[in-house]
Amino acid sequence: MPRVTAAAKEEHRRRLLDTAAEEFGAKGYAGARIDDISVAAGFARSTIYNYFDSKEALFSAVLADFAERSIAAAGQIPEDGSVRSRLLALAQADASVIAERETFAKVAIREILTQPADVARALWPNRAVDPFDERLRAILRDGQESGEIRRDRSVEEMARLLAALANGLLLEHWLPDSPIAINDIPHLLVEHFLEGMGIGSSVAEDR
Amino acid sequence: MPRVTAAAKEEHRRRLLDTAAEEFGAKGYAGARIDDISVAAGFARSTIYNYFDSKEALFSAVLADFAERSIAAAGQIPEDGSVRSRLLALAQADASVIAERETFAKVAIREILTQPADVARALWPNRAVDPFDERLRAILRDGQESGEIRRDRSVEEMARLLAALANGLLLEHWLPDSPIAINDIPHLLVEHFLEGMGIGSSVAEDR
Amino acid sequence: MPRVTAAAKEEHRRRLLDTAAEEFGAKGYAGARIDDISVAAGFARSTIYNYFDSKEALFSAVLADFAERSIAAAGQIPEDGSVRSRLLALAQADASVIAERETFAKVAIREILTQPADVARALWPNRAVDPFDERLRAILRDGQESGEIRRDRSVEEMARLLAALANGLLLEHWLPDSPIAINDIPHLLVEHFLEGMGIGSSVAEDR
Amino acid sequence: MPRVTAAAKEEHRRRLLDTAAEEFGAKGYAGARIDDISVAAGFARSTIYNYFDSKEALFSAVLADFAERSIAAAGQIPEDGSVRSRLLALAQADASVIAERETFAKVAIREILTQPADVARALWPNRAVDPFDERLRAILRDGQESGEIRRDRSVEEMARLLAALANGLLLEHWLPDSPIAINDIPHLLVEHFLEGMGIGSSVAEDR
DNA sequence: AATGAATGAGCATTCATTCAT
DNA sequence: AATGAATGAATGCTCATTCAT
Repeated sequence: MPRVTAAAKEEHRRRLLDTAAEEFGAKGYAGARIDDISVAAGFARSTIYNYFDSKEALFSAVLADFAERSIAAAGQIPEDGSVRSRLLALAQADASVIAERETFAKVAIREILTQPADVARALWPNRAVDPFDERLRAILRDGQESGEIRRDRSVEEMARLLAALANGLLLEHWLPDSPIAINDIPHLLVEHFLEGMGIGSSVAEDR
Repeated sequence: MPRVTAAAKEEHRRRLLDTAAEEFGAKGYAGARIDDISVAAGFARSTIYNYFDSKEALFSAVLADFAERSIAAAGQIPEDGSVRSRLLALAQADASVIAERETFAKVAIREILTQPADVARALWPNRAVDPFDERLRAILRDGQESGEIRRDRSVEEMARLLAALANGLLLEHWLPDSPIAINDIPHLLVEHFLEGMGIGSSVAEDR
Repeated sequence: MPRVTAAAKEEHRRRLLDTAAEEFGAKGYAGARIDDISVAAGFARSTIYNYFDSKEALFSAVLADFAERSIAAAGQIPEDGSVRSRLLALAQADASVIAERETFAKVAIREILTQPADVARALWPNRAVDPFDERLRAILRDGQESGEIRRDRSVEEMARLLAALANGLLLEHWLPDSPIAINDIPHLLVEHFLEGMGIGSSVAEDR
Repeated sequence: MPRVTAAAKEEHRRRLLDTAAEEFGAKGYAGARIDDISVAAGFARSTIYNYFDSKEALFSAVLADFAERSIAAAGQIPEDGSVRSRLLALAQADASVIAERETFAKVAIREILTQPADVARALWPNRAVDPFDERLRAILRDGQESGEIRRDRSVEEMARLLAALANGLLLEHWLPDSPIAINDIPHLLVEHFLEGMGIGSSVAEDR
């Protein structure tokens, strides 16, 4: 009994988590109703409280689930090749995870923006220990050693810039009538990150 | 009666608008209470309804006010100088407008992300006619002519990339404990936009 | 100046009264908005308060105006002829007054039903002094003398019965999809009032 | 759990319905506060929403409950005897149902008068299928066969006349200081319906 | 573990009325 | 007399959460 029950419970949790991701994605944090999530997952109104303490805890759990997928995806990219190709692989892995849960991802960004700093800190993965970020920094470090990446910037700074550009492109993609498809993002991101829009000589001059 | 009252009414509207920007910024759209805004502006609970039809209309009005400031700021930057300096001026103008209403800006982005496409379209300034964007495209066009900017991308595409990077940096800045100050953004933005993080030769090789 | 102004004021009052009758008729007492009435009559929101103290006072005034028309109409019917013809004339006079202000009449009945007894008493014309009722009782009295009307009932009782039947027919007419037109009412009313639906013999038997 | 809870829920619904009938009766539809009803029935403010979707739905439910009582009462009158006695029984059954919920009945009539035709149609029992009306028509039909009732009118027309008179008497009874008691109505109604106030010969003459 | 009835805190909006001009 | 800005009282409804079964 214990094993069966545990498995069933795990399956129930999954179902609730998936349904919650959909509902939060469709209606936003405030708009989603916890009753609806529970019912849509095939349970009674209040059953969800046997799995999650509160609406906020549920949201955090969906967020954590999302982060796990992201980390898992990052873990599978190859560790060799050019910086460009490795960055592209990383970006594509991330994009594919987001594409899978796109509406929720939008809501997640939105909610993190809203929360006061302390809550946000709890929700947002800590950069220092984030495996995804870790992987990115490794690539950049290797690039500096191999000469593919500028050495006049710290790895941390560049990682933040790349993350910023990635999030910015995502935002652009989400604006109404955007011409940017989610699958365009990895390429746009890597290319722009590496090259910029200026022309070599002008850089030298201006500095 | 007419002149005095009209001026007073305008001043009252301003007061309500400013207070609303603060409240929305502090508590988000859903969290802000329209009663509180009215009272905080020095009126009775319901007086605000003499100026704005609904909470949503009030939010739109604050948004429009914000957009106006942004446009006004963009209108004052010089029209000559290097692409780099002109972009920097534009970015600084925008940053200073945002800095003035920073908490509201955060909420504004958040809300636009939330709205369904049709509502968002109504709220978000139309790119094609946005004076700010117009100005940006003019700079890029001049840059292409003078050879400061790559010619293998359309002006529209580059404008979108720059906007994406700007929004992404803003997002980074808003993450808890971010080391990026709002005043760092213009410089980071322009530099990265023009130069990228790669090294010239690697570009040539990879292509 | 005094005469002109007084005439103008009187005209304004009329305009407000007529507009109020329409608005009350269309939306009911609670549903009608005093602002709308004032504006629809061509004035500013609050101007109506220069003519009527409150919404309730306005309603009473419209009611009084209505009663006046009714009384005036009753005053013009001939005082001779058969009971049947005189009753018919009275009923037709009343029906035509009601037809003129039909929606308001409906609302008036409705509101009188709602009010607590003391308010209703103030609104509803006092039977004992109501010229309309007075006229009706005169006809019935004449009928008793001439033998056209039963003598085993008091005039008051019969007047009440006729009024009840009249109001009941009006109600029927106002029910959705009623086949009874307002112009049918006088004839139906008089005929039924005089004759009943039973057959002579059965009356005798049963008593 | 199920059986006990279901019974309890039914009892709670009843309590809310009864309380609502009182409150609506005392204060009218607009005047009654849904919170008060819930609290007066012994629940928290919002509990009533577990039973009825909205104020309007609650009102309709009370109305339906009222109609059910009326139908049930009509179902119990005897099917033989003179027309007079059967009509009297029917009228008394109806009067006793109304007497039980008199204040609500008043409000119900009032509200039906107020509603636009489509809403009223939904609220008001359809004549064609109304068991009460059905019963009335059966009595009249029998009366025409037995010669107790005039044959020169259609059953439908007479049924409407009787209903009109009944409603009119009710209205009279509800006017302030009316001498008509609710228990007088059945007798007045039947007698007047059958006989009219005219005298046989005058009818003959006039025709 | 699942249920669902009960709860209560929370909130935008309406509108008659007042009053200074 | 006319105006219109300001007012404040009043209320239906939502939804996360609890708890007894």
